[in-house]
Amino acid sequence: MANNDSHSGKRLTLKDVAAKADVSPITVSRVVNGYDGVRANVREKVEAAIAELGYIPNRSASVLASSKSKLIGVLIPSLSNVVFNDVLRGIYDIATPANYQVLLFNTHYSAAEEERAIRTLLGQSPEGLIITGGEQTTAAKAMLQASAVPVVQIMGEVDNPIDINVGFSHFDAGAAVAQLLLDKSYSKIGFIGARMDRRTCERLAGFEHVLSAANSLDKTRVITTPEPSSVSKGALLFRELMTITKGDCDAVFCCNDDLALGVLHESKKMQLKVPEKFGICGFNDIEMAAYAEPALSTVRVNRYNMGSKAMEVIFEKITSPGDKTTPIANYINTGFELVTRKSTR
Amino acid sequence: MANNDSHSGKRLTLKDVAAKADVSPITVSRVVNGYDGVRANVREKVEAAIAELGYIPNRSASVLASSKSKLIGVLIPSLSNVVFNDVLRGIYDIATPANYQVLLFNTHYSAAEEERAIRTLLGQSPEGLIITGGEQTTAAKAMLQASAVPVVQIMGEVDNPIDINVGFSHFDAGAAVAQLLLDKSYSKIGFIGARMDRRTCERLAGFEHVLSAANSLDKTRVITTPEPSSVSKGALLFRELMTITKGDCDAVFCCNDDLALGVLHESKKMQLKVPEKFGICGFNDIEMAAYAEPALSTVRVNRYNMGSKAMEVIFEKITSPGDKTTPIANYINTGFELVTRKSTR
DNA sequence: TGAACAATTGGTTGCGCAATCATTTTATGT
DNA sequence: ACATAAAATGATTGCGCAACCAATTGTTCA
Repeated sequence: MANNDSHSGKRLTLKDVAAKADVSPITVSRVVNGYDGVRANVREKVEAAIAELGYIPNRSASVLASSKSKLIGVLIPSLSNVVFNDVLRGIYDIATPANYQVLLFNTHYSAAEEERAIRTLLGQSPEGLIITGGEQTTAAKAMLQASAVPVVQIMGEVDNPIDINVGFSHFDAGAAVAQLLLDKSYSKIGFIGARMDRRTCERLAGFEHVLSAANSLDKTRVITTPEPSSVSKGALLFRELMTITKGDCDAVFCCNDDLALGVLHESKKMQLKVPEKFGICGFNDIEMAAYAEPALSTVRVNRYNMGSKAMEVIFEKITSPGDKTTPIANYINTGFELVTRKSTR
Repeated sequence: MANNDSHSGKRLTLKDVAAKADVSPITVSRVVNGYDGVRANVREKVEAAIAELGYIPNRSASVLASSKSKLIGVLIPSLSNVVFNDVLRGIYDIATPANYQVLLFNTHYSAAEEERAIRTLLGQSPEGLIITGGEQTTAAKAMLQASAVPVVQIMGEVDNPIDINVGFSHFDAGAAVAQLLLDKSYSKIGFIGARMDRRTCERLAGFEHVLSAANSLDKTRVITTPEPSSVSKGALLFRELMTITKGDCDAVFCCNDDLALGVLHESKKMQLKVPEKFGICGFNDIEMAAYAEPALSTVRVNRYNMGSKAMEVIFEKITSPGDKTTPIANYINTGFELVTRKSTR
């Protein structure tokens, strides 16, 4: 058991273990780092000493000496948004077994905070970075470029990827929803959006593109707020939509399921028949969507995959840094899928 | 702007900046770390050099030299559980402005994984640790004790806190729910639980304690699974409950709102009148609870507070390490609150 | 104007580890 | 048994920074 507090409070080092095991410090280092070239009896002796002293290697010293950090930096814009839970799970599930650590930063949808986080992160010699979207500041992009660290931009399709892009086209997804609603013979289709980050705007753009082509676009039916989304915000915005359009609206695409659930709730209070008189489509396919009454049509997205894929790509880059024979694709499309349930005809 | 890639790819150091600004490295260090005792003109000169070169300090070297890491380790058992989002937000909201980093580990409800994470974490000289619950292995507890790092155990009430405990009594919360249900004249009250970690078990224990005292406890009405909880699992377990009890059950306490939402959904399919014939109470008060139909009675918990309070306590400990005059309370009760809505009489 | 002091700046050193190369030990084959 | 190769182990050094103390510069007041 650990009893490293006995000697004057000084931190235990390789040297202490080496003295105990009667080998050189570097041999201890080799045991700790799992090198093969250590004879079994020596390794056992060292391991015994480590266990007895309760030695814990100093990562800072290790990183400084080897410039290998086993660290992956992850920047996400929000901790409240459930969407990132799944992404994070995907990241951790790949990173942790490979003995990599994840350093997570919340950028609060701010490019300035993001730049600060990148600067901090780059001071720790990360071996890879996973960042959300492509709206980094010029300075941030320059730092990333200069650092030569593998960078994966996730969630959306990015115009000029810094390095690699894992995500899907929100424009296409928005367009697909618009087409679905048109196909189901809705014609006065509105949009409700909150937060309005880049990806949400792209969803809206794709949506408007299709409606416009079908001559069904009326921008007064587009209700958005920069504030974060929630179920209650969905209800609120829906009331606004109905007021502004005087009820002249027969379907709505909500930029996420929370909002849609709020709309659904509110439409029941208004005694609007869903889906007959009014169609609702959400986005993300959170579990509750399937359990709403009526069950919510929505767009399913591979959130977990986005995270795990991003990590895998980083590992590929790390392991074969200069391998030009099998170049890594710089865009990996994780796709999306329309899920039609009972909230649309 | 940054153009640090020009010189032979070698990492920029304090020395490079010092040369450029024509001062000593240590002065640059002082500027970087925001010490007061640097004359304005010198500071500006140095800052200009930093900006021009795009210098980013090496954190490993800094930590090694100063043994100050500005690092807080956080161990949570699950990334899927939404509960931890709010806790994390609370932690980050306090830590980030203070320039502290958060290193997050997912222990997957495993004490062994937790021990591994603690070992890894302690190798990085964290200035504080936030861990979930009190079920650490003996070795883990010993390491923590020996490390002398402030440790906050969050979420539940812990028997022998390693250091500080921030949370509330799940036993009391479970008891309060049981009492509520009894007060509403339900008498055949069941329990549905998933995952069954320590805190869930305590909720159940409190619940059983009250029912037993009221002579209303029937353990066949307690349905649990070690698997993770979800809405669909709630529906599933509810069907099981109804089968096993042959419908002889008029209320249920679900160990979280997801499960309760599933029960609610299923009870509608069974045409059970809620709350007249059947009462449902959840736990956590997630946003959807208020928007369910009927709105879900549940227990509100200060998740965000648990996180922010934990961080605050750590900062107190860091800033006044030996201050024995104003000792920090070793248990901070964040409380809970019964929220009665329409799913109970 | 010049002490006397305070405020600022600099030099040296070591934090704990792994890379590199040198040395010793062991295995292999004849 | 011996040479040779191969494997295991060790000694030295530097990673980039901040602590510590010394040297310098600036400031204040008589």
